Amino acid sequence: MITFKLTKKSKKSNARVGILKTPHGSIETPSFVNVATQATVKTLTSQDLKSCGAQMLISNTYHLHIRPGEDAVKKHGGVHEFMKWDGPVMTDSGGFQVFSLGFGKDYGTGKILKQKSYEKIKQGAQPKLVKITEEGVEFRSYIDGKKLFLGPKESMGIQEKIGADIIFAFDECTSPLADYAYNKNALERTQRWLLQCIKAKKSDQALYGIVQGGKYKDLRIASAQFTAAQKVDGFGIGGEFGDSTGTMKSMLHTVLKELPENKPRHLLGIGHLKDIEAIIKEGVDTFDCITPTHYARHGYAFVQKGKGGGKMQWEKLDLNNKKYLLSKDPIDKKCDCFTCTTYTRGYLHHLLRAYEITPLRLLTIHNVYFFNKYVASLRNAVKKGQL
RNA sequence: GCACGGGUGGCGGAGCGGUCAAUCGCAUCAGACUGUAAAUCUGACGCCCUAUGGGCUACGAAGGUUCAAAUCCUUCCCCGUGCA
Repeated sequence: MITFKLTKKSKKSNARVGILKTPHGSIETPSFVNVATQATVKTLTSQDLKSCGAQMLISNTYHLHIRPGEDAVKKHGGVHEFMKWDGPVMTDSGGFQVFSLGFGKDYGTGKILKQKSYEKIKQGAQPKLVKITEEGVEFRSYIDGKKLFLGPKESMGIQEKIGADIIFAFDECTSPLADYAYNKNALERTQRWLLQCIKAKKSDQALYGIVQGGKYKDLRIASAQFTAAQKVDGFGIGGEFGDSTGTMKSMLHTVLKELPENKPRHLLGIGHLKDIEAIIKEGVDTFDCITPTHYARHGYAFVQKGKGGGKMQWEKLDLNNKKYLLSKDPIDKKCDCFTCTTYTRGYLHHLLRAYEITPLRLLTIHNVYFFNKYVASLRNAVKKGQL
């Protein structure tokens, strides 16, 4: 089980600082949660994660279910022992894969839609490779094409065996192309699934219910109120919130207002640098995002811009670019991560262009360090009453 | 010196009379990426313009054949291999 204690509430915003205590240690919130889908933050060891300031990880039910299987993870002593990470771990329920391997794949969109689209997904529509029913969702494994079924009971059973400290209820993350009727229908089903998750859960893991409702305010409020009324230990906020920091902020405001203050809130899969300050100011305690790791493997490094003081400015460096070849600077002069204190931009550029695998790890180390440090600095700002 | 083989855009390398500014790799540049299907995907890539179109210059060089040549012929210049 977990306990959550608020230690500071901002007077300037809805930001809050707290201690989230889990069977695998406590973390300070707000905190970035590092994405370890397949029981690893890609390219990093658990030891690396410690030195990159990671506090908590989030792993994935769907992916660990298809490989290696939850029974294997359990036989290894659970996810912590399996990956030799003794800190807190969450597992996502597989609800995101309902979208990413379903309509997300069919329409080639992420969960946040960048441009206007006139395509709409109507109530009753089904993705090509995923079948959504009242009982749950039938997938086809992308590994061997085998059918696999994930519903609330299955997700709970799998997450129990994986053994994370915090587990998420099985939900449907809807597509940004889904219309109101689709979202309403999906949300109601997600609510029924939550009740079944609560009923099915046998372990003493903490269970977070997930707020959905897409970009529709009334659905979001209904979802938040419903979820808040259940016996859950915390809240996930999933799906899309519109396509800009502004709309995201206002939707978060709407949702978080409805949630009890004393339970932790996790924002699922959001965390571009431009959004982080805003979501913390709205009162999000934890959030996860693939941005630092994913961009690192594409050769991008996030760096501090300007002299500091006041709001942190940042930019994204594309180290694939030939202009870095002769640079003897570190990625970020102000950064004291292993990569920045050891290697030059020129060397990293060379390794990337040579398609070596080492730079992917070195950039991941930097980006993960950078994100964790940035969030820590915002946390400190809240503590000091500056945010 | 003779005999073959070859010289194509930044590089490698297709094309071998029209649909070729020229397949495809690589390199370069740009864009995308938010609970990871992702060490990935998309686009541009001779020059110029009033740019889902138009003009110009191009396939070692110079001539020629043809309505039409990177593609055929002649000469020359380079490169590789073999024989002297």
